[in-house]
Amino acid sequence: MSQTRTRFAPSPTGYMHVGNLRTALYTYLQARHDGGAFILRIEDTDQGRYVPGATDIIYDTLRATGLTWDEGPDIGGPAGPYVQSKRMGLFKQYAEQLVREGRAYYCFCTGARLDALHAAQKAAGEVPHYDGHCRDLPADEVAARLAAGEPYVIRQRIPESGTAAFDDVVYGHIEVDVKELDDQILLKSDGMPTYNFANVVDDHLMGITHVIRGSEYLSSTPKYNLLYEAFGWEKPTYIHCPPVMKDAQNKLSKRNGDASYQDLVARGYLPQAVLNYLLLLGWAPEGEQEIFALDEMVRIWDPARISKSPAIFDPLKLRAINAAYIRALPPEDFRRMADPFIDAAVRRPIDRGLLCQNLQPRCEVLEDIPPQLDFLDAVLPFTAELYRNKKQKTTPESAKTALAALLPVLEAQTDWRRDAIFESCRQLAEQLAQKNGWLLYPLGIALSGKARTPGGGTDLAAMLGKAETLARVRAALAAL
RNA sequence: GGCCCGUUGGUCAAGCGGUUAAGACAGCGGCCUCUCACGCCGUUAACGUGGGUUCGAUUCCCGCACGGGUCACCA
Repeated sequence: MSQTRTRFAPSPTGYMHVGNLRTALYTYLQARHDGGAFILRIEDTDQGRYVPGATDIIYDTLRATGLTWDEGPDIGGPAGPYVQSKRMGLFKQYAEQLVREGRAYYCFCTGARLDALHAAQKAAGEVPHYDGHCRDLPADEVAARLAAGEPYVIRQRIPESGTAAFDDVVYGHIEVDVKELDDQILLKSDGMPTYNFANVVDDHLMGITHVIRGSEYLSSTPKYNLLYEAFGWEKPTYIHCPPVMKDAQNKLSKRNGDASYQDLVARGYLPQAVLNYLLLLGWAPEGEQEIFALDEMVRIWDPARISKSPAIFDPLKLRAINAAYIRALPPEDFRRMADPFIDAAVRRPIDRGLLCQNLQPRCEVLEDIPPQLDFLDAVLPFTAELYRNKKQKTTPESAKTALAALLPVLEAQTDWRRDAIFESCRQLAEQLAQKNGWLLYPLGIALSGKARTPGGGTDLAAMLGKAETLARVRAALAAL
């Protein structure tokens, strides 16, 4: 068996669909698991959809997620070029080779004839298909029409009878009657190959051993296989993946916010977390572990464990996995990633180290940060009822007592580090024979005006600084 | 519509003839605690349906239902 070679062949559409990224991941894992090569081929022949910078998005995404390629447009390789538009000249000869061998034929049918044919078939309740009009034209007629410069396409000659079969690692043995297959066009009238044809030829020329793609190609794979046979080329191992769904009946599409990798990252999902989630979407490891670094994924990869049924993309599970990654981040890394989100929400200079320490366990996605910080710059409206808390045994009245007792202690506090402030407060609570919460819950409310904050009362005090803390406590006292 | 594929809790899923049918997320309850979180503990919840085969079917076969895919000079 030759060395494994896999390829990821995205179209530069300007964004990376998470379903495509999952395919890239599986393709990468297959290559790395086997110690083979992972190839990047850009399929840019859809000229109408050319988007500037789109190729960079592909590069950036693969780099950010660590899916490094061994051959590709930017680094070259022995099977180049790796941009499909630069390979266009190479297909005609292969199509002609098939014609010489009787496995394909010239077809001069006009678009108008085909439209009428398909319309008639449809009207008759049949499936539209090519009727073989040019399938058996006499050789001299073909030669004459070609010489006359008549436009033509080249069609694949599907056998008259029998079955076409292939084996898929995920779906098993699949067999169809060749009567179900149409004499598909290989080479268009402009001399360019159709996607299906270009794919087969490119994959062969690039030595691709494992074709990993979405299950929407399951139906056309028998025709692919017939082409490999017609050429006498070694067939690849097929690994088809189920689609990623939005719900039970709709695929996850560009319209759904969660479909775009870039959007997820912009919102504060970590590339590795997204990748980890995608690994698990339609594939299951043997054990119970769910969090894997890329090198672990490579080690445990087994394409036979890809599931056959469509998988619904679950944003909540993604959040949970992202949360696990955020919690596992070294504090300095979290700080670096959180900074832009903090910048967006607060201008007041505060102790960011302390803030981040409090934020890290409180956000599942970085975009959770700004809403938690709205009280730092602005003073939220006073609400007496916030001071009522059954569990802490506090009421607006008790809070007033607590804050009044707290104020002189805070005024006298010189060491403004969180632990020092807390220690002073704890001692005060002890003197008053009250629970810490009775004393400090009101402090948190007074400093934030919110029932939920990233940190307790003394954390907020430390973050805000002494002057602001005293001012807010006095204001609360006056309002109560 | 023809053909192909699929169907285990709300979601991702393990299972590959005999199991108390895993685990994770979500939900719910609790513990911890200066709020909320984190963490920890516990808990609710599933084999689409009808026939077979078998001593025994979630597992094998057939039908049905439901869902997806595919039937272009698109990729």
